[in-house]
Amino acid sequence: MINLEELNPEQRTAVTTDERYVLVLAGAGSGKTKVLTTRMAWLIEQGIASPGGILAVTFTNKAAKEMLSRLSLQLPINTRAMWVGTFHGLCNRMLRSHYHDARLPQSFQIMDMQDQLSSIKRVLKLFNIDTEKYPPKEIQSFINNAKEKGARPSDLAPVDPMEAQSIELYHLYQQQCDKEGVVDFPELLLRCYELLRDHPAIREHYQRRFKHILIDEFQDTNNLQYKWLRILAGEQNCIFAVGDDDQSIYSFRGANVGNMEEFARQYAQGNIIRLEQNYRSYNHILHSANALIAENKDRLGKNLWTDRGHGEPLRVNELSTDREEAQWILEEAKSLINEGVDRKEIAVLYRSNAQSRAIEHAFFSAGIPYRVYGGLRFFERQEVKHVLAYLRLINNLDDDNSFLRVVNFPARGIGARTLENLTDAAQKIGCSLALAIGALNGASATKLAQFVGMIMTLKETAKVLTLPDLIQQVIHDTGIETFYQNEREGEERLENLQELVNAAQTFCIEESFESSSALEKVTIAANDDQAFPEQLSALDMFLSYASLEAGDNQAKYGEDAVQLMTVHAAKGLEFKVVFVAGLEEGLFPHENSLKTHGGLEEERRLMYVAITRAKERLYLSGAHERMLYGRSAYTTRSQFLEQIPDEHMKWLCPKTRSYSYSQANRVDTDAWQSAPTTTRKNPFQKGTSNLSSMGSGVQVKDQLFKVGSNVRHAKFGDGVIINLIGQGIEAQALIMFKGVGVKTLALGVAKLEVI
DNA sequence: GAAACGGGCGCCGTC
DNA sequence: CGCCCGTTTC
Repeated sequence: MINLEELNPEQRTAVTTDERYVLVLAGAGSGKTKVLTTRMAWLIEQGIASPGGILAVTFTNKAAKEMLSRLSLQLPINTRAMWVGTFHGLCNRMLRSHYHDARLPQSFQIMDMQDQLSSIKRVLKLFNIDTEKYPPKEIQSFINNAKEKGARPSDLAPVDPMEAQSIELYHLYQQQCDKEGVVDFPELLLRCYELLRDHPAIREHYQRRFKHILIDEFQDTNNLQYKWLRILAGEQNCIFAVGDDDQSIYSFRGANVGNMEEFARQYAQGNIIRLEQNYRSYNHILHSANALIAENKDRLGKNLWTDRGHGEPLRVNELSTDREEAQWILEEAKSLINEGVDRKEIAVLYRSNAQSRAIEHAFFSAGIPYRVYGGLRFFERQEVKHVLAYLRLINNLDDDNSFLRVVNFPARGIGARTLENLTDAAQKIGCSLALAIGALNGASATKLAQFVGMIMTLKETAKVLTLPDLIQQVIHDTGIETFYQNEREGEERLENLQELVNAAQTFCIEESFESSSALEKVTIAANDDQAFPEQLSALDMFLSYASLEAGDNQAKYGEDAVQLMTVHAAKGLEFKVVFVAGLEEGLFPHENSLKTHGGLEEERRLMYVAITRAKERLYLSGAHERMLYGRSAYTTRSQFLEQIPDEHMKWLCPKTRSYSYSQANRVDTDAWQSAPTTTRKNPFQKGTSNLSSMGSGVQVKDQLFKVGSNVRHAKFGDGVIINLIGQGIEAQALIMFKGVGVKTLALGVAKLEVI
C-alpha cells in the first residue's frame, strides 16, 4: 500500500500527476528515487498501468536493482515482468528478441571499450593505415561520437581528407563488426533505434506496450538515447523524466544537458516540478554546494534547502605531499571509526583513478579495510577476459577479437606469422578467422585445427553442462588452469577464475537457469510479451551480463569497508562522512577539461556532486606537491576552494601556503612490502573429462584421417579436420570447410578425399 | 615461436 | 612510475 503522506507536496504532485510529459528537476538528496518508485507503484495500484506496461531507464544497473527492490516493498507484484534497466541493457534485450530484423546473429557478442579498441587496431593494420596519423583512440572516439549522434558513415560529410579517411575507417570497422557478429556499446543503442525506426510492426508493438516511460538521470542522456525515447513514446505515451542539470557530468561520453531544456520547452512546458528540499545534508554542506554551483551560468535554476540544521563546517586541509594527504585522511578516518562510525559510511573521493594508489597505500599499511571502486574491474581482469573469450567463441565462432585473444593463450605454438597468413586467407575468402583455417596447410594449420577442434568440442560439451560446469571445464580443458598453476603469482588469478564460476552459479540461480544446459535456449520467464518471446541461453545471458554489468562492482554483502572511488563513480550515492582529495588546479578541476568548451563548468558540477554526497561531515584536502608520471610536481590550490564561502569552512592549516609542513608519523613502508600474501591451495578439482580424441588419427578405407588433415568433399569443398570422435568405420569427424563452417561427417559414409 | 628486454609515452571520467 | 609495444636473443 502506498503512503502518500510520507511525501512532501512537490513529491506528491510528481507521483500523482496525470500530465503526459513531466520533467522533475530533482536536486541532490531530494528523494528522487523515492519519487520514481512511488510513481511506478502509484501507476500500478491505480490501475493506470500494468507492470508490463512500464519502461523505466536508469543510469546504472545498480540503480535499476534498487528501484525494483524498493518497488516490491511497496507493492506485491511480479517485478520480473517489468522493463527496468539501463539504456544499454534494455536495447540489448530488445535486440535479442529481434536479432533477425536487426541483422544480427542470434548469439551476437558485446564488446567493451577495450575490445572495441583492439578491433579498431586490427582494421588499421589490415588496411595499412599509419597509426601515427590516425591514432586508434581518436578513431574510436570519432566512431563513438558519430554513433551517439545516430550517424552511419553514409550520413557523414567530410570537411577535409583527414575526416574522409576517418569516415572510411568507421565504414571498414563497421563491416568488420557485422562480419564478426559483434556490437560495441553505442551500436547497441543505434541498432535498436534503427530497428524501431525501420520496422513499423515492431515499433508499434512496443509503443502499444509501454504506455509509461520513466527516465532517471535525464541530464546524462545523449542525443541518440533521447531519439530512442521519443520513438518509443510515439504519439500517445507518457514520459516522466527526472534529472538535475547541476549534476550533468558525462558530456565526455556524449551526454547532452540540452536534452533537458529541449524536453522542457517542446514537451513538458508548464509541467516542470522542482524538488528542492534536501533530506541528506546539513546546511554548511548544502550551502557550500549551492554557493559553488551558483558560479555556473545557464542553469535551469533551483536552490536546495534543508531543515536539518547547520551541522559542522567543512574541514579543509592542505598537506605537503600526496602521501601525507593520504596519511592524514587515514588518521581522520581511523579516529572516526574509533568513535563508532561504520567504515562503509566513510568515502574517499578523488578526481582521477591514479590518486587511489597513495590512499590505498595508507589504508593498506594501517590494516583498515577498504574497497576501491572502478579502476580494474572484475570482468576486465585479463584471466577473466581470457575465459570469457573462450565462452564467446563457443557461442559465436566468428568473433575474431576473442579468437585472437586466446588462439595462442595459453601458448600453443601459434605465432604472429601464422596469424598473419590466417588473416590474409580470411580476408580473401571474406570469412572469419576460424572459418579460414581450412585454407591453410602445414604444421601451423594442424595447430589451428586443434584449437578450433577444442572450441567445437567444448561447444558440444556446453549442450549438456550447466554454465558453471562449462566454465570449470573451459578453465581446465584449455590449459588455463595449468598455465596459472605454473605461473608465479598465478594463484590469485585462479582464485578470480573460481570467483567467475561462482558468479555464474549465482547468476544461474537468480535467472532460473539451474536446470538448463549452458546452450539450451529458454524462453525468459521475465518476459510476459507473447508476441516477441525472448529465446536465450544461460550463456547468452551471462555474456551480456559480463559486458554490461562489469561496472557495477558493488560492495560484497555486509562488507564494512571504507569506500574509495572517483567522484563520477559516487554519483547517486551518499555517505555520512566524505573526503574529497586532490583539490588542486589541474587535477580538480582537471587541466584537460579546461581545454574544452564548458569544461570548467562541468568540473564544477562534478565538485557539486562530490560535496552533496556528504550527509554529516565533509573534508576537503589537497597537497602542495604531488607525484605525477613518476615525478614530483608542485601544485596550486584549486579555485573551487576559493569559491566556497569561508563561513562554511574550518581550515586545519594556515590558509597561506607554506611548504614547510611535515608529518611526524610517516607511512611504514615495510608493512606495505611485507603484506601477507595469500597462499591457498588450488581451488580446482582435477580430472574433469576431456571429450576430444586427439590421438594418432583414424584409419578408414585406406585413408588415414588426422586432426589437421586437409580433406576435400564434393559438396562442401576443401576443409580441415578439427576433431575426430570414435574409432574405425563408426568414426565421425568435425571438419571446418573453407568459408562454409563446421560440419560433422561420418567417415565411413561421407566421400572424403585426403589432400 | 617464446621469453626477456628496453624505449616511449600516458592518467580524466565510463555505460 | 607502469603499461604497451617493438626488438632482440635463444
